Amino acid sequence: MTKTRREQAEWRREQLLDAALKVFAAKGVDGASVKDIAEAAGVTPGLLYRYFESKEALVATLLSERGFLPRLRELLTADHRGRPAVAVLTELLGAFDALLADNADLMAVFFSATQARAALAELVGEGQRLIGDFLAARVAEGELRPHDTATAARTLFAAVAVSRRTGSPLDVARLVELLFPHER
Amino acid sequence: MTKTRREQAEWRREQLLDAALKVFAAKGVDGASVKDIAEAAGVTPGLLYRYFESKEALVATLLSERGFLPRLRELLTADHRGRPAVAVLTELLGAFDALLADNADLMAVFFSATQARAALAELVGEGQRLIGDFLAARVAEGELRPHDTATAARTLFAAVAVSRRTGSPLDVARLVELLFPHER
Amino acid sequence: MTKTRREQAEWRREQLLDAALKVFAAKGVDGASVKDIAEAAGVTPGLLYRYFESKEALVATLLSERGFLPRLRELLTADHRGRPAVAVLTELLGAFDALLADNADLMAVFFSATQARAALAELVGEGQRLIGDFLAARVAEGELRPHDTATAARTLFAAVAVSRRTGSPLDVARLVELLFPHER
Amino acid sequence: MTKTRREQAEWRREQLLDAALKVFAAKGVDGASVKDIAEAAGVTPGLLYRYFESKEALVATLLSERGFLPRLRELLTADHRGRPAVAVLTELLGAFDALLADNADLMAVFFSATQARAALAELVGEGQRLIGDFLAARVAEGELRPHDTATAARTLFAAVAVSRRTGSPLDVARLVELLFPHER
DNA sequence: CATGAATGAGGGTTCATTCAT
DNA sequence: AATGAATGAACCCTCATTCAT
Repeated sequence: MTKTRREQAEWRREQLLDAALKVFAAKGVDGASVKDIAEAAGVTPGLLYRYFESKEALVATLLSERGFLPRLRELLTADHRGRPAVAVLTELLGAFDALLADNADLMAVFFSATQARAALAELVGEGQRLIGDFLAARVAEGELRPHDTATAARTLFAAVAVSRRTGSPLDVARLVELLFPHER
Repeated sequence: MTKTRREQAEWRREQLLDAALKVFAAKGVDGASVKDIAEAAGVTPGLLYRYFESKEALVATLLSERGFLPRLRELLTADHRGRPAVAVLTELLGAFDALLADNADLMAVFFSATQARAALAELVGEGQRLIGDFLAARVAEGELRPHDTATAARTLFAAVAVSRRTGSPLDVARLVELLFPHER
Repeated sequence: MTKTRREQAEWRREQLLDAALKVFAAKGVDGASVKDIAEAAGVTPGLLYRYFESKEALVATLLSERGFLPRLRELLTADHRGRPAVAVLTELLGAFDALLADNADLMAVFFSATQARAALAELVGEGQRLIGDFLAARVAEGELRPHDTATAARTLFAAVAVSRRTGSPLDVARLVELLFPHER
Repeated sequence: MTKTRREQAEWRREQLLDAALKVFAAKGVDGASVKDIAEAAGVTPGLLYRYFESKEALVATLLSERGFLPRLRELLTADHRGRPAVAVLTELLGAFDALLADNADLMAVFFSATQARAALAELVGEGQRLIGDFLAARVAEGELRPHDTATAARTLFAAVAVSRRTGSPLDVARLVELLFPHER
């Protein structure tokens, strides 16, 4: 049941990324030392440099490999036709909320890493665009009342994101009801 | 036109806080060194310690003295009776947006300073509560349609805050129109 | 009853020396900061430099002005003829002991200041020589038994000095009795 | 002939202690900087912290590991029966003198380190007690004339210690002859 | 006479990183 | 694959000292 050399290396790499994510989230990228991360992984700082070129590179890898933009995209571009928009929207925002919850540590790193600002902006922009597209399509089909879909998308996105950041839970159904009252 | 010693000291203190705010916002609290701040202020690092006990104390002073919660409260508790709710709301969110713009650096420090989490939560909570109170009052007077005022407040607040954070400008009038369409 | 300018200056100088002596004795010369001394004197560090050129100079002044070698010399060269040697010796060592007690702080500075080594050696050498001269004179007069007066002087001096340094009190009469038993 | 890692570490540790001992003795504990010590060891300051937690800890280690109290005890408690007390005493004080000479640097550190006062007092007290016990035993056996053995012990100890401290060499045989003249 | 704003050097210490083992 | 000895740069902070006020 021993691992092959290749597997062991892959496993260690992931373990280091896990440790880094946890430590970065807790102390901030600048506040966390390589030694902190190594200790969290039960390993020597030197070993880290066999897997990543630098602390900087470790952060970059974390943001690119562990980014949840792919999953967000997948979520928002699934085929929802045939089901009522309001129901879909509620479900969708709920899933988004859950996604953020699952990636709370990563979000913290996003906010902590100076160089992550661009990635964060990209994430937010893409998210808003995808939600906006969904709303526009439903308006075009006459299922939702005509409205400023771009602003609506931004508002919905923001509401979910901020509630995650500040800790107080958000009732997604109420949010949808607020913007689209009594809509079929 | 020379300054008295008292004035000079006061001025220097503010100058150091200004420099710290700028540098902290740009590099993060942990990423910015005392030397960075001193250089931004055109001063020796040692001088900083005549005005603040430590780097930590500098951050704390920044957050407590430069906090904009007082101005936010002032903004939201002003007497708006006699004017249409939608107009007031638009103006109010616009002012809030401007306030955040004016304090963009401070917001960044809030997000960077780990120990500021509590202050941040307080800020957000208070802001949402004040907006919620305003909405509820107007509903009671029959001027706004009955709705979930708490969720609405959170949504409005979030929309403004996130737009500030991500850089893309927000048309506040459109936001209000979205939630309260065609309301007189 | 106000002091003249001259008197005030003299008074302040002495006060600063007092404070320095106390602080140096407590923290060691290197361990004590100019700020420490100024605070002990209820004064600003800057003021210290109106009275002394540097911290270094302050130490030097302390060692030279407050040195007790003059008093020691006076003590040992007084005219003791006509009184029994053993009585004189006892009284003399007792006075020396008291002198060290009075100057405990200064002794501490001696041991703390690297540059004071020479002064300390001088002090010890002179003290031993003076006691030795006294013993030799009394041996010459047949009042004390012939013995190695130089070694005796060193031994007596050492016994008194070490007892001061280690805190346990010394019965001088017993010490004299030990070296010159039953001598008339 | 290369060292194993274990050996190298042990060797480096001792080397750092050696360097520290020398530098502390020369400049005093407060007067010596970590950089001074590192330079004396031909090493970077940072390395010091792999072997000792702090400068303070380095001093403590020096005092506890390099203390010569054990050797002193061994010296004074050896079995000297069957040999004339005066000869033994002479030899013993000579060995004590040599011990202090070997540990001159450590003595200097003792006097420089404020926190070493307790250790110093212990050292002195123990030394005097051991010598006193030896004298008392010999008096009881009738080999030495009855005398105040406690004071004698203190005097002998002090004479040796002070001569070490002030640099002038002491003829131990003369010292013994002084206190116990012509004794068989 | 006395203050306190300001500096430059240096304090002890941590850190990201390298490399022989 | 993993360690840990070693470095050099940077960290936060204190210090002795100066000088305008």
